[in-house]
Amino acid sequence: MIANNRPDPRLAIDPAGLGLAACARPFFRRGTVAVARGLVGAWIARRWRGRWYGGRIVETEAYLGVTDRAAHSWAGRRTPRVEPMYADGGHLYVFLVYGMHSCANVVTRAEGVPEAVLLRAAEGPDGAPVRLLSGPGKLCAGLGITTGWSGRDLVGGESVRILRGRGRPRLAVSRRIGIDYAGEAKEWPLRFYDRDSEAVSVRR
DNA sequence: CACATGATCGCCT
DNA sequence: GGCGATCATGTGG
Repeated sequence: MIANNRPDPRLAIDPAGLGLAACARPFFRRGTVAVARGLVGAWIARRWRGRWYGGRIVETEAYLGVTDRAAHSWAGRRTPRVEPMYADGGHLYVFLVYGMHSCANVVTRAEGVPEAVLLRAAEGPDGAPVRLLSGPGKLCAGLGITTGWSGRDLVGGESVRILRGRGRPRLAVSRRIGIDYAGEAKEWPLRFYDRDSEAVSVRR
């Protein structure tokens, strides 16, 4: 099996040097749409062998739990895979799609409320190819995040964190990508992205 | 540029 | 047994 846990070296960052503070629990316990909007412009950072690697998030999607046909927790589904979605806000939910790509989500709201925000794209630091992380599978591959990371705490841990960005990006809103099976929910405007970023995964 | 396809496997029916 | 919160590559216009 391919357990590529190694981040791309071009994504090395220094969180202290960037002056970015980690998001705390209350940030993630808010409404899922608010978190999805707030994560655009924030950074995801993960540590590997004592160094930090990360990117600035430029595209997210909200998944609204039991009433959202596109969500894995739709209708209260609760399997071992989805279990981390039921955790307290501020945990990671990572799943495998199409048998080969990992997708990372930030769990929102209180424990027992299975909602989350999919991280669809990010920009690496200066020196990294602009589109290295432009897509949910590429984001995980670039940072070396696999399904083994599902359930990890994003708050106060030593391996993954979300860092507050500086400044507010200009946001654009659209329907979510790749969920045409979701009935009415496929029309919901739950995708948020930085309209000035070249790293957004799907352009119109 | 716009599709079309294959890869590959966990989860649901 | 079918299909997916994807991606890279290939074909054709």
